[in-house]
Amino acid sequence: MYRTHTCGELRLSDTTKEVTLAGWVQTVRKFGSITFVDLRDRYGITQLLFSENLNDELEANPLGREFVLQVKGIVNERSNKNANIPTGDIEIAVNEFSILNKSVTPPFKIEDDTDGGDDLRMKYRFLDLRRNAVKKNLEIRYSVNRSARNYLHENNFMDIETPFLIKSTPEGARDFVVPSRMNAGQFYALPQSPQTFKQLLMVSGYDRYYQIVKCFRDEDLRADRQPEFTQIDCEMAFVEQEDILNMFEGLIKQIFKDVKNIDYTEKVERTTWEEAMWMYGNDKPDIRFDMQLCNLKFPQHTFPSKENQSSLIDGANFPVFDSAETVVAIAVPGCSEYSRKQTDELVEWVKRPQIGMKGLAFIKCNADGTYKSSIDKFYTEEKLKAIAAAANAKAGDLILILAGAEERTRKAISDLRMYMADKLGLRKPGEFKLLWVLDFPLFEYDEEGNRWVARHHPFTSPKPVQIATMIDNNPVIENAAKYLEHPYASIKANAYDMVLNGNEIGGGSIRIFQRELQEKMFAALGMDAAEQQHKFGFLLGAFEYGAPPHGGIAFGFDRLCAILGGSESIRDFIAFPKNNAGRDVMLDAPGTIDDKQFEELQIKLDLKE
RNA sequence: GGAUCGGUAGUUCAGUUGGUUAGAAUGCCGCCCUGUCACGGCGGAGGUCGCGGGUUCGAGUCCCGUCCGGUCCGCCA
Repeated sequence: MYRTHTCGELRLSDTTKEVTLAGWVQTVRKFGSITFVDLRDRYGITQLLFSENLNDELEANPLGREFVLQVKGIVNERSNKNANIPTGDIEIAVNEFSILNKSVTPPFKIEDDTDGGDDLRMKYRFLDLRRNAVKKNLEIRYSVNRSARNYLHENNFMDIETPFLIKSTPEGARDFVVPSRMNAGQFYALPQSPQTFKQLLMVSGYDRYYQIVKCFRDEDLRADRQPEFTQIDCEMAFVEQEDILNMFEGLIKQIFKDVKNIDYTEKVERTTWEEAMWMYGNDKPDIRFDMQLCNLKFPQHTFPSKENQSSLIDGANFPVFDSAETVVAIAVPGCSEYSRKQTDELVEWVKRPQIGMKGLAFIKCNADGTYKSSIDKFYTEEKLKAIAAAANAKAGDLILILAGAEERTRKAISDLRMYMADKLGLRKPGEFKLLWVLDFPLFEYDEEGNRWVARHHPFTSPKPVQIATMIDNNPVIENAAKYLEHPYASIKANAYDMVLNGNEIGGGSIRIFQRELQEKMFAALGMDAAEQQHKFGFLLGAFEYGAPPHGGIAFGFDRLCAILGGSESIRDFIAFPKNNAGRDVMLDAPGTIDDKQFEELQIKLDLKE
């Protein structure tokens, strides 16, 4: 038997017991004739005491960091206790020891506060995983996994596996492809999601399906994006949007309870896509804090139901505002005392290429009721006061105003809002706030391809009243400039996103389940009958055999874990992640393959320049 | 595809307007130490300054190219 106990479980009540422990040597502290060793395993650290009688044996078999060590000894109460660790009241008086395996000196410290850089830790990820900090993250991941499975099981969902080797249907993201040896010249694709399979399962009558499943997308990476990632993928039959929202609010609330012990009892707020863009400039707003947008000027067709307030700023001969498509402001609480240096810094921030604005106007709403602004030359105190009122600014606030083209400006003010909130500590780490964003546009104009594409995916159903509009309109338009007037721009989807603290954690839709409508949807996206048949014939066919109404949702599992763990990067929550070039630096993958493998695949490599 | 920051000892970093033998901390090795737990003390070893080219009397430092890593934009139905 290698061990009777783990390194995390012995307490004062265990004193005088004879135990056998096995683990890794964390540190060796030699004190002349006695030696202390911290022995570590997954469960904790226990101090070992090697007394004088073992000195010769230690000299013959010296210990080093990360050696695998087995010891037999007696649990003793310590004379000097360590309150920092759970086993700090006891130590093991070692009688026998055995080095089960040696270790070379590790390239970085296996401690919470490691000296290893990211690159190095990824190269030696198997050592990095020994660290408590990384282990905690993987424990959170497992805990989220168990919580989700329990909840879905309790609610009659059935875990059904779907294939990884499927057919390439290059619609949205790029597919990863796998050559087929038995079908020379042909390729499988790895699934970007099990979307069509789960819909087929609905047709098959498995009315509540789930899977915690790997998905693959061959796109560029970010801190929160990996080429292979995990989704909690769910689908239900005989449901409408309301049923889905309720069921999966329940899922997230259960996860909050199980993983963070948070009782999320309040109602999950809901907003429409349009309202989110209007109030926050963002379809995944962080609503833990206010700082809502003041839309001084905007293109009417973007927000048909909203009233333009351009009279507040137009006509002052300030060319920047007069010529802008959109002028939008936020009132930053309590920042009216900002110095020239601080406001300059903000101006520089919005001018960075990632934000891309030409400049930033500000109005300081002084505590004494006066106003001081960067646009004093153009606007009277009276006007400034009116703008401040529109922006809901209080005395002591700093109003920041951006002007420019609608899309860019709205994104910039949203980024600025988040930046200021971070600065002011308004995005509190321990606070979690959910939001449903509803009524997304069904279509999106792809400027590059000069065509309409599905914003969510082509299986998303349109809002019922708008079906007719969609059917009757010509799917492809020639001139990109005209797209905003096109009827497609206003058609809404039966789709919903769940947003947590400004992150999209899940998204889904009520699907199309009639063949005719699905064909029209494909046609609207520019797919002719032959192409439809080739790419999605199996689905269209299935819809003819009694497809029930259905819908579903998929949660980004890695991202959810990261947010619950308080991290920006999902890599910390994946045991073996890839770097931002999609490489596994530990395996040094991807790599080349043998000539023999090429031969078997009947493929000749001929890389283009 | 683009922007930006970085690459110097095993590791994390410093290195001045270009100027003698490139430093610190930590880790590693040796000696001392009976209550440490970030142990302590003394001593020691350890460098292709990512790589290639250029400017210069002289390059870790300036210029060009390239490779690697981080972050972001585009992209991610």
